[in-house]
Amino acid sequence: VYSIGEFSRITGLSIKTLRFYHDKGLLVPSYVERGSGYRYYDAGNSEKALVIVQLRTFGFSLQQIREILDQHDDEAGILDYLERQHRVMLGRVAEFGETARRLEAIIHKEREARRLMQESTFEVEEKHVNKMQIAGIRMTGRYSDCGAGFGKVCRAFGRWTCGKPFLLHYSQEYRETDADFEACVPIRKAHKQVEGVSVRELPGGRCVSLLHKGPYEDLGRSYEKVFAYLQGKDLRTIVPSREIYIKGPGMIFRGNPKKYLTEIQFLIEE
Amino acid sequence: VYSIGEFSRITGLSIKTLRFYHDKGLLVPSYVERGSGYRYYDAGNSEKALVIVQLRTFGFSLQQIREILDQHDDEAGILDYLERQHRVMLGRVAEFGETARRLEAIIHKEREARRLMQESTFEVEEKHVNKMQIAGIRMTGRYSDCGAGFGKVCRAFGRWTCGKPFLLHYSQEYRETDADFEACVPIRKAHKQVEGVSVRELPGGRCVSLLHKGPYEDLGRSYEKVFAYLQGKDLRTIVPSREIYIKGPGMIFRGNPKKYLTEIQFLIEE
DNA sequence: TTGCTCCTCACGTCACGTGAGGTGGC
DNA sequence: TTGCTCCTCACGTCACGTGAGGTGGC
Repeated sequence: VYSIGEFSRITGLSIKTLRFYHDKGLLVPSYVERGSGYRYYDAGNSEKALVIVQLRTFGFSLQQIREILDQHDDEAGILDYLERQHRVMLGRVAEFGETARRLEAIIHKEREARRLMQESTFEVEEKHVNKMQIAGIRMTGRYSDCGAGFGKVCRAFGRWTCGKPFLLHYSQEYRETDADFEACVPIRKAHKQVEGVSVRELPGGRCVSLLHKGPYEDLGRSYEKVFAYLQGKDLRTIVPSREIYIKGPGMIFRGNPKKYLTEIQFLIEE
Repeated sequence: VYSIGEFSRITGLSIKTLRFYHDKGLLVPSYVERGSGYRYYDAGNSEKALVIVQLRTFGFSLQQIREILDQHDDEAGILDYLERQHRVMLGRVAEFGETARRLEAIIHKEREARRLMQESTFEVEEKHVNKMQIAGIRMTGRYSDCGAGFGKVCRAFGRWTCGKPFLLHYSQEYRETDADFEACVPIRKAHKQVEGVSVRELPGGRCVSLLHKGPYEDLGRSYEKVFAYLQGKDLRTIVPSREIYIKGPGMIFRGNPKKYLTEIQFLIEE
């Protein structure tokens, strides 16, 4: 027989836990001394304790462990318990995995925004953009309605997106209520077709780009800079132009519009 | 402004939860009526509530959420919180995934034991066994010492095992204290070499097999049946013979020795 | 006296949920 | 009176951990 301290070292269960299990009737010491109340455990207790420890590692609650111990003494009898617990574990893996992926997406986005912030000169520059697979929804209306379009695309292709959402501008001039634009998001592969969503390859090429920092209302001034540059170099552009939302209202916070980052891209006719 | 009931429907938080958050100072209604104590919420509350709901989905504690809300208002500021939480989530995924795998292994083993139990006639029969990759530890001593060997193999190849543990008997006769045997386990692939462990392919072939049900002490009687069969058919066997532990003491319970299942296999010279 | 092992009992943790008992206006 | 929405307050959940105050034998 062992004192509670010895038994604690044997089983790896704390003294508090052993007293708690005694209280709950889960693991009753083979002998309790009258007067002192000292608990003494024997070999039978220690076998039961090992089973309890094992069952705990499988995530069973003490209530379930009690049921199992009361009714069964081999693995065959608790197959249904094990199967249920297996499903519980798979559910948790899926849940936390999904949470991890969502966190990763936000972290990745923030890091890239930070990198771009530091690297950018915030001047008009020329660069090359690659072609990419996209999913987009063409709309006519106010620019502020584009949120609905992005919502739709993301609901349909949320799992396959692989970059920042952007807008394609088909109107040559500014239109208040009937602008012609397309809410797009880059996707990994053209897995499927969805009603009302255009899935296709967007061509790459040489482009003029400007990183705009600040609220969307101030975009006009950045467009002015780009147009001045284009005219100065006598470059002809390809419709539609692109507006890439590198950093805007976040998944969590609305954020500070002064810190929003938007890239304006005009592809150039060669 | 909204009453608590309306605000509950807006935010998806229960009335109890809203009262709790008020108590904790996490989400204080914009106005509380004197006398009645009625809580009234406004648009600012609802924005904050949405942030809280989002942060909850990432698994942050209310304490962390309070910290975040007190100190930051955009995603960039909480990058370290997000990264820490990301690691927490990956840790949980790994933990629960591991638990799921351990459960699956037990479930699989039990199912197969059950299947074998139902299918078997418990008579000596001839069949074909396939070759397989194994890891084994050769030992000399008492059969009851084989547990140490299995422990060692499993510690080394635990992740790569793909079947039930078995013993190879090299002694032609029964030896009490100096039996010559090898504790083996089938493995998926010969990934690595470990000191003292033999990793190799075990040949297949025609064999005589008997499923033994009951404690290991009674194995002798089943061996007797097999030897009788072999003599009756005048078959010559190949050393070592095999003893496969289909069902023995489990991962959780010691189980009932009367339900143990052990398969005896003698490969035959053709 | 100090140190050690044991004891009981009350309270804390975490994020709420349950339920009793009451109010105020339709 | 009934029904509805709101309120407070106490207690429960889950699996223990913390800590105070005390005992008994070396």
